[in-house]
Amino acid sequence: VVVVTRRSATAPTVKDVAALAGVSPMTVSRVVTGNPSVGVDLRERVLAAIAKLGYEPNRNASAMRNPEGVGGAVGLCVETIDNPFSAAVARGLELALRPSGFLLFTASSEGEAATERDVLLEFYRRRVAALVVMTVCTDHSFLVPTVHPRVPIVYVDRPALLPGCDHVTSDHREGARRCVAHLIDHGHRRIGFVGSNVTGLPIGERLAGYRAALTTAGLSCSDDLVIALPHSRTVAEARAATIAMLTSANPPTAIFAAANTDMLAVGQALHELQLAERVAHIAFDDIDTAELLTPPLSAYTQQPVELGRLCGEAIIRRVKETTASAAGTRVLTGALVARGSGEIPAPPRRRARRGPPNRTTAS
Amino acid sequence: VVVVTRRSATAPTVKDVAALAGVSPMTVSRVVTGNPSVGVDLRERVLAAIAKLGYEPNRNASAMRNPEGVGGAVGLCVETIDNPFSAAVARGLELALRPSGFLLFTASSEGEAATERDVLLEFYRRRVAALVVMTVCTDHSFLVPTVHPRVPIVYVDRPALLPGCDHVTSDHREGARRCVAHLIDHGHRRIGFVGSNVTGLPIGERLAGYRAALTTAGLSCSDDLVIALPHSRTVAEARAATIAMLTSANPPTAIFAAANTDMLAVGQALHELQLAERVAHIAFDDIDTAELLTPPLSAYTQQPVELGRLCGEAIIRRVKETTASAAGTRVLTGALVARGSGEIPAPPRRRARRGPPNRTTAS
DNA sequence: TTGTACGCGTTATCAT
DNA sequence: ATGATAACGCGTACAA
Repeated sequence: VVVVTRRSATAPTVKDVAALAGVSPMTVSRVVTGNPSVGVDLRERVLAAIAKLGYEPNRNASAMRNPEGVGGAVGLCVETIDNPFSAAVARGLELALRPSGFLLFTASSEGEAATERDVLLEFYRRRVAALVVMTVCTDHSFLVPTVHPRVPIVYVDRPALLPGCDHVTSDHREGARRCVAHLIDHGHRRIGFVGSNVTGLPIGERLAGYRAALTTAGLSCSDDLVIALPHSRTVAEARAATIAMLTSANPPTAIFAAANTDMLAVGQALHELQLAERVAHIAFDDIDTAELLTPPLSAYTQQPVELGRLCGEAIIRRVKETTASAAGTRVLTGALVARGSGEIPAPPRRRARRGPPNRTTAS
Repeated sequence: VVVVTRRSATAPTVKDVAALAGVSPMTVSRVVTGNPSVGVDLRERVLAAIAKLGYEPNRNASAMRNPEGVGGAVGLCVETIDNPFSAAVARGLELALRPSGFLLFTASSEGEAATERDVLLEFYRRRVAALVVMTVCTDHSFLVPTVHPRVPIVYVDRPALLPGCDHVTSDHREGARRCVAHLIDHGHRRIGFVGSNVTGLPIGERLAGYRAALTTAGLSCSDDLVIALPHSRTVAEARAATIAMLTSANPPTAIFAAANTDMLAVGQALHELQLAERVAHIAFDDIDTAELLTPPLSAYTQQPVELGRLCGEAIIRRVKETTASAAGTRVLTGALVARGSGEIPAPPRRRARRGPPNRTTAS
């Protein structure tokens, strides 16, 4: 059975309701917004007309006349919404925003600065009440003075590119440092890095933390142990690079993955080479099957939902405040959860200096 | 250094630009919309004023005056946006919608029908061009006639609750049947089900598929092998129930997990009981670490991004069409990917009829 | 080519 | 307690 439903061109308006109820549009508006100064009889007639027509107020129109009222929205721009970390941030944001009636626009920048630019401007054109961005840019001056400071911007898990903006982030550098120090504590001296090459961003801070840990331990940072790919890297690319590193002449005995997708790549590479139980590995950011892996994955866990929630709270504060207050920075400290993969000891030092490296040394 | 930035109360409007450029608002509008009939000199003055003021058009106002023009948005309601499946659908939707300039509202129903209702109505109040919903309701009559048929609704991965609506879904029942038949093919006769108890929804169809497979094979469906939890189940709840089932007097030798979160629960339960290599298990919907698990996870893989993309395409079609066409249903067939966990053979049949079951029989 | 008048749906303001 | 008027920011329709 083929069902064809015709869509009526226009949604009913206050005017339609008013006509049907035999009152003025103003009275309808009062009923809808819950203004008490409406007689019982009229109110009932209006409500009946609303029900009969299936009237729902047009929030866009309301917001136009009364910008501070209902109908607000917030725009969220992340790299890709289907990254578990980003999705969790979106969820936290939604949870914080819902009680206040804000709706959430979400969009992905695909790791492209130009796309992020388009998205943020488009959000602004929709006159969102605030923006939340996990930026892939290093410079947001194109938002000044159009978007900033007209609309509050909250930077999440990345640097705050503009002054006076709220900032909610993980402790990238310190977390990375702790991960790598953890590997060093387990005897490793050749530790690989798999992550992003972006500098100036906290994601880049993870590389800095990696280097800091090595330096502190008196170890050198050889470039051949650092896989720093573009922001738009795919898992397949990172995996290929990791495999190359692991099969090189002088491979690392441990790997630090700077993000959840990088850990996926490292996990696949190790699995493919059957090295998962030999090469220590630890990830920045947890994954939900961490405990089920062999060995169970050690990770520096973030609190992405909480990050999102804090962004939402910052927005509520900004929107409510009458006089601008100082921008706040919240840094959420993660926790190093040792489950096994990060505690694989380094293989005994090779005595012989010559001869090809071989991987059959370990137990 | 504390930076306090004042937000200017009002964004500039065409009027402001017009005043600065010394032209009429209409000329500004023409320049902004790219209307060619504007003199070069005026155009330049206008563009200069736009740049100086940081003007961006207000899409809400545009849309009000010109509903068919730019400024459209689509609302997506899923259970929780941080479910990988839902997030992937959102991504596909976004990819399909972006070229047409639609923005995407996302919201989570939390598995609550009442919340879904609120969300959909709020979307409608924002006058979205279309709705996409992974519904948890069994009845959408509350949308009639207010929302339906005024706004196109696309049902995704769930039943189409309203006539005349587009429908994009996986083959829940057949996929589930194939998973369970696969387990039966490997000798299993006691197969557990972990999933949702909702009836009337395709998610419920997965339970139906499970039953169909058993019936076809001449096996009985004992209730003690079916864990059917409410839609709002947590992973912890499902895990606890699975552990109870696995430690019962007569446990299953194989388990079918009806959704990705259920697989997480089953995986944790099996891992905790050290049964992951003994009890066969297979999931509806893949997870990204499937290959890294021990044993690698067999799954009936969906194409969530593609589902979202098809929803987007359906919307574009609806919005463009002048005369309503018949509603379409697209069913995406999944693929059973055998990686190991689903091919664990059933333990040899016990000869003795008495005595407690023991799990040390298997190799 | 440029400007004027009006309306989109709603509500603040003032009047009755 | 109720209604009339105007305005939010923009664009269509028409006039100049």
